[in-house]
Amino acid sequence: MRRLTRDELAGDSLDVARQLLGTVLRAGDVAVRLVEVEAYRGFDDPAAHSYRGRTPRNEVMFGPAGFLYVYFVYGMHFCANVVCATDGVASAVLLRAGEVVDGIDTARARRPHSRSDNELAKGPARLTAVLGIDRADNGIDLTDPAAPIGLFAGDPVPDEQIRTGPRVGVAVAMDVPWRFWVDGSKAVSGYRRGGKRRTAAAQR
DNA sequence: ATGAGGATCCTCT
DNA sequence: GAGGATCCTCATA
Repeated sequence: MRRLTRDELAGDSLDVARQLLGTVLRAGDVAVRLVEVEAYRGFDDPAAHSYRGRTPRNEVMFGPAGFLYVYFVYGMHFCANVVCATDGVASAVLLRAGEVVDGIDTARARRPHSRSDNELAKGPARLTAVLGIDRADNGIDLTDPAAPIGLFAGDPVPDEQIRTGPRVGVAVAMDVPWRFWVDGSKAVSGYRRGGKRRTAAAQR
């Protein structure tokens, strides 16, 4: 298997998101085929962590493409992104779900509550749990052959199998279809709208 | 120094 | 479908 190059991961997050479907993320003996991702783009996307400028947490998003951006949410979960824009413009793709294609025993051991193998990496925090990704992995260069985590080329997903829709769990910019998934995969997570900031119009 | 609010998951009903 | 777990991050003061 071949690692993706920085050139392949650099560009508009919408394009990179599509291209990431079908690729394989490996950490140690566990590998996951990505089937669901979301694009977050820099300064003009109110749902992106980078929207309000550079902070210690989102610093990796402002660096070069091909790096892993890991953040902590809800007091107990980690989510992983691939940085995809070049210096100065912060954009990233959230890795939302995948199918475990290697290291199934380790994956099951890390997700004891999973009722089926389809659920092992069905959701962004489940995906990081299966791969053993946490805060310590923030800022890893996925394109470095020596890096402990890598992103590898897989069988390309045909366009007609790619579906799009609004992003999960965000309460702003709900009109843009920046979530991409592989139609028919049982590892794709369900849609859920964001919980806060509901306007009076949206409630009725 | 403080407080509000999460790019979620799990366990009920 | 609702609620709790749990603590970091950032904005305000």
